[in-house]
Amino acid sequence: MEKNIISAMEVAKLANVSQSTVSRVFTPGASVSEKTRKKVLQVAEELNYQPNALARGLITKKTNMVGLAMKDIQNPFYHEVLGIFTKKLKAMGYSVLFVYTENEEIQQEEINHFLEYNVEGIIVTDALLSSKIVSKLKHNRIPVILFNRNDKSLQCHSVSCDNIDAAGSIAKYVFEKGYKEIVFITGKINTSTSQDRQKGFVDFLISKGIVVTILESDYTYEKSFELTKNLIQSGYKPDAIFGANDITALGALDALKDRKISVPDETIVIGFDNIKMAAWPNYSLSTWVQPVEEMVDETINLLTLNSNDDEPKAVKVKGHFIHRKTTK
Amino acid sequence: MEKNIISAMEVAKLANVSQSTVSRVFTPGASVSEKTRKKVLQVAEELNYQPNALARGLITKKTNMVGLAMKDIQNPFYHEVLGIFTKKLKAMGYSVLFVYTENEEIQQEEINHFLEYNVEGIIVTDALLSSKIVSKLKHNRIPVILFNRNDKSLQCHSVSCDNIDAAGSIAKYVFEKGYKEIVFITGKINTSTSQDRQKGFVDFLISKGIVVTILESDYTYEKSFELTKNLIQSGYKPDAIFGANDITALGALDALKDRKISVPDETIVIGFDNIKMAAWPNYSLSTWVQPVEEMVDETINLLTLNSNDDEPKAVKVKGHFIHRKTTK
DNA sequence: CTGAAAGCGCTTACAG
DNA sequence: CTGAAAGCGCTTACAG
Repeated sequence: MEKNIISAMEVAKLANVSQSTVSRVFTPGASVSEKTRKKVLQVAEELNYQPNALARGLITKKTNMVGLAMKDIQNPFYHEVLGIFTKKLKAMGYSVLFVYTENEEIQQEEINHFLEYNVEGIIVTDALLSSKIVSKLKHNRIPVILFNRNDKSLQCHSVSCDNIDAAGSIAKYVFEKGYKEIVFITGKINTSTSQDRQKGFVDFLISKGIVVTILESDYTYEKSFELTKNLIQSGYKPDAIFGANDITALGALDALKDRKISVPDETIVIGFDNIKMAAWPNYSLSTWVQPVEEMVDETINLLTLNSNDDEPKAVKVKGHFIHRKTTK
Repeated sequence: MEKNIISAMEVAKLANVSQSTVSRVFTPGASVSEKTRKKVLQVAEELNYQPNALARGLITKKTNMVGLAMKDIQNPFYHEVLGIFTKKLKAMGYSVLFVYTENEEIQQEEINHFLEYNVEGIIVTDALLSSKIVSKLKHNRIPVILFNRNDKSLQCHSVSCDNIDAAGSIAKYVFEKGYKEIVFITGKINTSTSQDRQKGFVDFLISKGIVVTILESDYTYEKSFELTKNLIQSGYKPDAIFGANDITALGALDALKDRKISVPDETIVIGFDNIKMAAWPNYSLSTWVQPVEEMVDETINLLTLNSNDDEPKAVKVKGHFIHRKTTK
């Protein structure tokens, strides 16, 4: 099934102009007389002509493509992120080359993929990068931004919530309410998000003389449900549970319900992300709102910065706590 | 910030071969001596060389890109779909050009986008296409597959669950259990999924003399929650509720809980899709399993079919009912 | 097995 | 404002 791509040349012939002129009509800012433009546009319309982005990219070295790599497709937070990225990038004229990676570390293979297509930048959410890959990209001068991750050992920009600070605020809230038996449920332990949220939370409480019980989970609902259930069954009765993200907190919340522990009367629960489900009446989860739009804006900003500055920037945004029915 | 793309020519010079030979080394199946291949590969490695997919695509007219357009990014079902598509397409050597569309109808603009990049096929999930666009694509000989949609008026392939049949099975189940007060909550009324599920469900029950109460919703949790709550408050007491998808059913389920109606004892609830959350202990929703993997396989199959056959194929898959705790 | 050459569909100085 | 020409980085007959 061969394609019948129609080229600028064919338009040119029918419009009685040169191919260069056709090209100019489709190049914003190029000088063409109104009369010529009209004629060309009309023929182009008739022929269903469309500039070939590949050829254009080849010559201009601007492909208008951005690579987006994601891993944890289960977390609704990232769906929202994906939606916003796609929307905003499109508005700026970029196409999104999407890669979903199952591996813990973004593979060489996937990056090569991006490189082959000459993407103008790469956004990596929720996946790890090896420093080898980062330096390869640096060498090719294509910017990489870590989204919702923050790895100081890597020489690349990152955008994330100030997780330490946010978790500190939550700890403060919990402390001031007078809770003593406090649990933190981790996410995947090798993620900066989980580590930072744990650190901010625990450090504050330790400074107040409170020891936090840590449940080592993995950002899945199932694991958090299990851990919380086991904890309760072991006889421990928490006053407050802070989950490293909303899915985690939801797992804990359901385990509490399962064990007939009343929320927020007996135990309060707090999450992180403010995914859509957190607002569902059945959950009504109190959580920390990550300002997704702002994070996306910062990321795109960094992507198009085009600075020769070698200093990686770590942009931190704040966000805020939202009180719903799982806290008092 | 200029890129320093290194070309086959540079590799050729350093390896003391022609550029054609370098190209052959990177073309599977081309004949190159083992010795030459090794030398070229070594130099390529040193230089970090990578074939330029744009140039290759330009000459071969094979871009290895597939366009994927989605709309309802809120429904977890589609996240799963996205993940599986990306994974399988990558395994076949395809890249995914992703577009998220907010509009009810996939816009001309988005399709043009795909066309400019010479994608080899377009997959549209959960969005509408105008017949004008379809014929334009047909003219350009690029295949379009509707995923989880089914529009007979459109001249393009589609892959979906046999929704009428599935909903009929569910109706049969509900009927045989002896329920009389039966509710169907629609999805977006202009979608084939909602229409077909309603038809299959209602038609069966009507044939048994049972009139189904229809709640017109829109595939959102919130709306379904609201409608169900209102229904209960109006004094109506359903025996069984079938939601056009899981999110819908979950909204109903939570409304029932909110109204202190015991599930499944007083009212049973059934969904459609089998999203991950349906299996969460707190919900444990009985639902119809869409065989996503199979649907994706069929779609990719259709995409790569390359037939000149003008007859649009409407592939239907079956799926099956899964009994959890919202049914008896 | 290998090289020289044509050509994919574009952009963009360079002239006029 | 417009055209002829060079060139982006590849693939692929065509010779040898």
